[in-house]
Amino acid sequence: MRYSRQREIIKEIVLSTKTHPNADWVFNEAKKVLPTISLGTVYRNLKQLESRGCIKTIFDGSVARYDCNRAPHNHLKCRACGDLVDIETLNVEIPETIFLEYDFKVEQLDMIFTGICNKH
Amino acid sequence: MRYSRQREIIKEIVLSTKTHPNADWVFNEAKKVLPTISLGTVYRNLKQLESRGCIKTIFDGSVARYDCNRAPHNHLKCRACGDLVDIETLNVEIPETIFLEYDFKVEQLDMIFTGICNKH
DNA sequence: GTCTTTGCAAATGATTTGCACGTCG
DNA sequence: CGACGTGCAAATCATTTGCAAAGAC
Repeated sequence: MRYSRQREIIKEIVLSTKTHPNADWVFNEAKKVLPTISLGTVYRNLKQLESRGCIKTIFDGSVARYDCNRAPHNHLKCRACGDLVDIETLNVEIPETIFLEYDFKVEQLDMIFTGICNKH
Repeated sequence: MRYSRQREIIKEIVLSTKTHPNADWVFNEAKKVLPTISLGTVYRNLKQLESRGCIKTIFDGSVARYDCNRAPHNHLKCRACGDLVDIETLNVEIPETIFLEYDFKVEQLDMIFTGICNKH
């Protein structure tokens, strides 16, 4: 993967916020630095950064949001304002029987707590 | 809410499968019974059935899928074939401190185990 | 008869892609 | 130079919506 100024800027933007922004927000931030950048470039680079493991994609309803937190963690989601906040990974007691029963090899567990945050 | 044959058929289709189909699959099934039904009607009715609590929407990536299982439950998702399977709700030990710290009122917890199912 | 629901087609919103040109190594 | 990356605009995909006609009660 070759160097590009666009990609560096996009990466810095995502790494600098904990708000799990969507592509459009990243695009608008990037334009402040590089006014001619295009939305297509933002999407292309977000996808590349994800495939390199620099960032993670979270689907929030039907919109993709990007997460710079590479440590395993879970999320709180406020249904009033849509804010998404990271929380530490919780310990889940998984009965062996479940995965024996389904013969399923678990690779990842995503947990999302939906509710109301302290601003409401 | 007034009776409509379209809605009855859509409801039966979703209630008759555990595969968590998307709108397009429901549309194609419905056409077998009612060849002139339109996709817009399918979307409208799925939304109404959800708001009445008959079915639930699950977002799978950015695509909506519909779930007829109204009991609380979690999901296994195979990343190879995309299949989504219901599992019983697991008991999660949630340290009080987390929600005190964030002052967050939890209403719902969604868990999804991603991995590889026994067909792969 | 009134109000809801439908089929159709056009509109929307998010994301992807083809292409000619620019840039990195 | 040659491959990769960019900006732009058009394409795509899932979903929603406006509208006139059909159906429920």
